[in-house]
Amino acid sequence: MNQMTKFINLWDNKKTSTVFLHTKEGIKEIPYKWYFCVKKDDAVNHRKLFEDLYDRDLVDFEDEKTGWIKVYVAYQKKENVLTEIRPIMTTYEDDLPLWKRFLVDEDLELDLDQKILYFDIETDDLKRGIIPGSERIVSIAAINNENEEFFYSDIKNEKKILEWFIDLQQKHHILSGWHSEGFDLVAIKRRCDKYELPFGCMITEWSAKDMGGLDSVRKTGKERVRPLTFNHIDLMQKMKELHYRDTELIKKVRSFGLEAVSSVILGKHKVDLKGETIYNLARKKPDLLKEYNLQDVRLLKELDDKLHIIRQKLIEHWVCGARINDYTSHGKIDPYALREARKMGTRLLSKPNDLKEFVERRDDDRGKTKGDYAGGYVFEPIKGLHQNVHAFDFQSLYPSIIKTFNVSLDSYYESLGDHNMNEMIVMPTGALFSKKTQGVIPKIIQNILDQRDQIRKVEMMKYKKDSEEYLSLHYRQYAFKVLANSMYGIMGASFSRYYKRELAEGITLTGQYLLKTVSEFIEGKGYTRIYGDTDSLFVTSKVLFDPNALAQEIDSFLQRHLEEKFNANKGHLHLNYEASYKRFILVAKKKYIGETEKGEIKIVGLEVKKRDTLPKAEQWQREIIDLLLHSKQVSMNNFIDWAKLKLGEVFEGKLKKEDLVFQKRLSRETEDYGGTGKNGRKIPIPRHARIAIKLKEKHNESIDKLNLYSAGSYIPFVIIDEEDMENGSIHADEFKGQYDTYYYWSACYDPSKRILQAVFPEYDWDKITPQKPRKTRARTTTPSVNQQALRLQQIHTPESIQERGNRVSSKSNDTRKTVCKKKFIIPF
DNA sequence: GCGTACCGGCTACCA
DNA sequence: ACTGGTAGCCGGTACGCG
Repeated sequence: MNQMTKFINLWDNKKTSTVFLHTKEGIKEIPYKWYFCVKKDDAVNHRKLFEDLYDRDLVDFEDEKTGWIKVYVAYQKKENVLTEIRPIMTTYEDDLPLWKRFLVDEDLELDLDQKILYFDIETDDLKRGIIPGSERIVSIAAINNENEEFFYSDIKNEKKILEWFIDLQQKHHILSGWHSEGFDLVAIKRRCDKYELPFGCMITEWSAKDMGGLDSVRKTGKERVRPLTFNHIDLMQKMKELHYRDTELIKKVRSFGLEAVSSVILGKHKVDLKGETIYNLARKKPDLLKEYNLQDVRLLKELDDKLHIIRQKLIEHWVCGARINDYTSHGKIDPYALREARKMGTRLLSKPNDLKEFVERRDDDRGKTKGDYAGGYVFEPIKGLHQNVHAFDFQSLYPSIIKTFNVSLDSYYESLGDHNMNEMIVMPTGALFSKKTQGVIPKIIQNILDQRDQIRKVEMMKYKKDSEEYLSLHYRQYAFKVLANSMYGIMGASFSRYYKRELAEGITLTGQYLLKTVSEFIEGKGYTRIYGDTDSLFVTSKVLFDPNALAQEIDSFLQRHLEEKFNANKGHLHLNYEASYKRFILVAKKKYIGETEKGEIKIVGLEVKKRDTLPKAEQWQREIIDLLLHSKQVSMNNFIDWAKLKLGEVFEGKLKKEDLVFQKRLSRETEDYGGTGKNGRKIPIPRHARIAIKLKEKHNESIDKLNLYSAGSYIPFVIIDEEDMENGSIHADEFKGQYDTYYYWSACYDPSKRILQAVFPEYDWDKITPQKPRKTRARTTTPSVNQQALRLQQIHTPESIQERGNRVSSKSNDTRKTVCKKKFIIPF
């Protein structure tokens, strides 16, 4: 076995064509020859072109003997050469920067044992708003993974602080801070620039959404740092990424500020400055500043010790063979796949160089357009309360489809040509893949899953569940799982070298086909499918049955079907029996509740799971769910009584401030709201943004308050008159006790109402809501009474209920159809 | 003049 | 720079009725 070189980091110098390799032995500068690849056949067919380039001293060649030619080019001249070759033949891996070429070709593995320095800076805070780098850094605190603490402060000589910090950084391998990518490092870099101190990073703009997190805050326009010669991990960023699905946690922390997170996770707090500014602290209370600054980094380290954020990240990058600083999904998969392909003796396509379309789409107003091709299929749910529901799901659906149908660019045939149908696997979309030669992507996925199985079934068995080794192995297998699942994603990403619409959509539509086919099979056996989404099916029956036996039956049907109908590879696609539910309530697509036989309650998609739900609405919804799941007899009249009781609560003014406060987040800076939409229409400004705009103007002079109204902050507000757009909603701090009863009634009741409507469709649950009195005198009198009478009359006839139901569903179907884009037609 | 249907933006979820 | 599908809220606008 070759001894792999353990690396800390690497980067390159394009001018000198050298790679800087940072290992425990230091930083070595290594000259490296850059190349791209072409197919040997293509090269032979255009011998003249290459001879010409060779004569002009631009290129050199190496025959890899595997059907590929390496074309060596001086890195600086690559564009000249490529513009001549690209129009004539397909080039492979021509987009790799030098360091990446090196990383993929040499035997390198990430060093897992790296010295970590948790750090935090404090800056003057005299001016309003926080613009990183605009004010003096007064102190920096740090702690390393061996618990050594460091602190340096100097209000007269900022340069000294920076020099001290750079020296400290060089004694460690990883810098880690809280929101340091968007703040601390930006500030340090700016201040270093001011004193012409070298700090190995550059400042760029956020180009995409702030991944994970309290979902996507677009940070376009804001700056961040791209570290180059040192490793950096933004703990906040990574924490968001790892926990963004944990709505319980997010609801608890509300914001990802260090104070909020450490108080929830550690039960510890930042030092309370009681309104004192850093400016004053630095000058008058240096001891308190030191304590404050150090406490932050202690919290950082404790958070990481508890959550293993950096450890998990190191393992993830080690598995991918990627640099620490390349943290995007694509940035991690790409080196892994390139390396695997090289080991298999093949090469991957270059990134599409015509990105015009993509760039246009990205720059098109605020976001990218979604829905370039069809995705998963969602069955129309049979709404209501069901008993004995069994859930089945496909095991890793998309990776399994890739293996089953051999989905890969190098095994894909645009047409049959002179091949025999027996040599082909046919997708339900009609796409053809080689039956004989396994493509690179399925091979890679197979390797990934084999390694994951090896870890889970062999390695992990050797250790106790609470041991360090076990945990590390767990992170390793998880990294493999994520890798396997991301392969489909990059095949659908138009900027990537793996992109092919036909393949990405082939995978999703095959998923649709399989889900529908299995559903039909189950229904053919007399069972009822009540719902299904992408890879899952929920099944019930009037008679008791053994779900395991059914799963077996389905599986053998599936294998036969795949082989006979598509000539596909057997044994990869399996439908698993997942769980059974005593009671199961289907409210809408992607919204359901189930109670398993063990008494575990699973709530999916409902308002109780959403962080923008009013606490009162959540409380009511929980009450309803509990009653529906646990009442011995579920009687409609009880729920009507329940609703009437709640009605009183709201209209008698019993709601308290905490029941009324909405928390909505500013998704962008206040100035950026409004404007004109695609169709030349004005984009309405949401209520919470209107409040923020107003208050921002009002508090123009107050420093600390302004930060409350910048992108990402939550605005707490109460609605006192829904119809008054200008003054109808107020900041929670200005709440005096008055609220819009009608508005809050529906805000609290509607989420529960929708469940009740699903379970008892025969009753008109809107009837409970009183008619809202009209504002002007003319409107309050006779017409409203007449209307209400008319309304009640209409509602009570069974036909009208039927009609309303139909209208609603047909309407939503219509919208769905218009929303749906062009699809491949599946021939079945 | 008023009420409603419809549409697009937006957020937050599910897979 | 991983994907699409969906509910539900909101405000603006077009349109049809009286």
